[in-house]
Amino acid sequence: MKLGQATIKDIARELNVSSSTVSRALKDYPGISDETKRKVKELAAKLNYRPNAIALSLRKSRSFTIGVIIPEVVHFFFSTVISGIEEVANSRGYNVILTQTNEKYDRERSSIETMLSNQIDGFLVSYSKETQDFDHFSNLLDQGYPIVFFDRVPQIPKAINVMVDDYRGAYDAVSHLIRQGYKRIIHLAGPKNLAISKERIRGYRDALTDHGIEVDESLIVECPLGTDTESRKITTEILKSDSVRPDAFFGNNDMAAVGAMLACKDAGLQIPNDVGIVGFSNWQFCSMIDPGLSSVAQPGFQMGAKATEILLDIIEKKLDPEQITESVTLPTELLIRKSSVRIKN
Amino acid sequence: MKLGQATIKDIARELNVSSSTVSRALKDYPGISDETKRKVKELAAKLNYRPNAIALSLRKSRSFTIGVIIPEVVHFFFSTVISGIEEVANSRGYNVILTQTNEKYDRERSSIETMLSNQIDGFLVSYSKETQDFDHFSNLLDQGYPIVFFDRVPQIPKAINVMVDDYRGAYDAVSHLIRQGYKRIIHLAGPKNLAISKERIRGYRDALTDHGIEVDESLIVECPLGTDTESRKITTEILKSDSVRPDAFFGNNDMAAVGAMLACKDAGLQIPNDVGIVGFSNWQFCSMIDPGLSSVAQPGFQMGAKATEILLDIIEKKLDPEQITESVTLPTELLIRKSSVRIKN
DNA sequence: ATTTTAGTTGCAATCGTTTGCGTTTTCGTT
DNA sequence: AACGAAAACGCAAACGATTGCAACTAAAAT
Repeated sequence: MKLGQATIKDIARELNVSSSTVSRALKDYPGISDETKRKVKELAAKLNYRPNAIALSLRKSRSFTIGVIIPEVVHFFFSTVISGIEEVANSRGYNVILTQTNEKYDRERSSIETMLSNQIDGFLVSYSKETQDFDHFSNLLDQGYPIVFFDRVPQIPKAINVMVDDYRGAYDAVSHLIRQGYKRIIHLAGPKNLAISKERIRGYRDALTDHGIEVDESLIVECPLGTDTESRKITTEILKSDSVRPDAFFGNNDMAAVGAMLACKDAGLQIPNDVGIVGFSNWQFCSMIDPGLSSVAQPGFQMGAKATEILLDIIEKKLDPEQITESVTLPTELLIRKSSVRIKN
Repeated sequence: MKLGQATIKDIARELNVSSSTVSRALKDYPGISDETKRKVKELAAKLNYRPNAIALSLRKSRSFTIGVIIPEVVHFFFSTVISGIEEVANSRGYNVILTQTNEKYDRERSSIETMLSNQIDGFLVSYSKETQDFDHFSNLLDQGYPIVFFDRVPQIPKAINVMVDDYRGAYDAVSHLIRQGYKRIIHLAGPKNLAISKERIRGYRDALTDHGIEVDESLIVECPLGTDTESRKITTEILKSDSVRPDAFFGNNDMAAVGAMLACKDAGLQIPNDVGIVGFSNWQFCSMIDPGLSSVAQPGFQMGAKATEILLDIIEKKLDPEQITESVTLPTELLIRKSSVRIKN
């Protein structure tokens, strides 16, 4: 079995020195003769010595591990964020322990508990759709635990937030649609308790008014699930109703946009000539579907990387959390594909 | 700061009892008076006591943490596997520490090192494309560390492998194409050092011969990257060449299949009437594109869940690794969509 | 009154590593 | 030969929890 992992004591015994000496020799501390250092290192290599990180954590009350709490892993955007987190954490010598909440408030809380038990050095959090109050996070902050929120960020004191410019992204997308001549633009919106949904709605509104179009509240339709199936159904309903037909859809996410696209095709409408569509997130499939789906790209990898950098800087006291007063906002980029560009004739 | 996390000692001091008593009281050990238990538990609750998992790990030489080594997180299939791993690990009280290798052999090795340092209880591994020799895994197995491989599995002694029935999946897909009347079927194959690629090629071959079609080696085209861009380019080349035009594509993965689809559309070919296409993995976008992409569904979630169950059973000695002699193979399912069903007229 | 016995609790070692401080050894100097 | 200083190393406590064993108390049995 996996017994026999050599420890400092083993080396010490074999060499007839104390553990202290071995420890210091391995770390090249002053006050140890070169001869001893050589012998210790040699034996360590021979025995394939590996420091016990657990013992170290206990001693130092630091685990060199950060905890990531995320709604779901199976989600293109979040997976890119994780990738960014992983890269930075790894390169700076930290481990990443991951839990997904599946959008459940209870799991969010219990994840925090187990992570605390595991003496996590800090948290990286994107909260669940179910979460309505943020006391569990506020408590952590009050106790001095470093937390950096990303994407889905709470409005609570002392929180450090990394997000993308949802407002600008939405604003750009809708402005683009207007410039293409679309006038009756539906917004397939996200759950209204998420700040990101609100920001995108705000961007939608402002783009319309800034271009002299009055906002028709009935054109803002909530798609709480954000799946293609849901929005396909909703869109089909809309197209069937006897009100004036919309001529464009701006989705809170790409899935919603695709659902709308499919519903429009079902209804025999031509995209982009009859209906223009823009999504949000720029999932991989945007470039794979026909017509290509215009979308607002969110820099997921950078977001994960940035959030992790800030977190680790705080943990390592290179950064004082008090000094960070405003959120970090990463730019979005509107990628224009065929779904929203009217073909001239 | 985050000082002041209460320990057993704190409770002991406050109550004028020993740490042993507190420890036992909290765990409802016999030999502690009800009175003491009550007082201890009360104070523990009041102080918001949380056992220090690190200290426990050190004592027990067990961390209740499993390490997951995966090529990349940003990959639909792998993310579903992670999700399955997370679910099972979580429900059984284990943490998951995650690293991605980005398909690099070196990172695979260093990941193993840090995980060993962190005293993880077992490994869940899908190895990288770069990995050619498996000594680093064999060594671990020899030392008695529990490892369960999934999806990309090595052919080494004592390895426990969980995989999907790649052979059957490919066989079914190609048989389906043949039954639809497609005759000249190209296989956009994966890297040949991966067993999964080989199995899919074998399925492709057998399906052809079983249906009386001779295998034309030139129709097996390797797409090492497995991206849509790559296969689009390769497919375009094929269609341009002056050999007989193929009438179907079977992709080693969905990206490759989509690339072929786009190339065919570029070339003005009708899908499915001129060309049939089937992919592998059943990524989310398969149902979102037009025409819907037929694909072989791999049960990623189940794979992650199953692999984790086996690993934890071994860790908890409910299962003897010696007894597992053959790989666990999960069934695939061919999902037929429009891309491979010829429209009758 | 003495011994049992059951019921409670404490001592101390342990897991592997680090580190302040004290001790020993070595060597140069006078 | 004797002293001092520098160099090299060891002791022991600490991190937080667990646990075999011993110890203590009080009530019951003899």
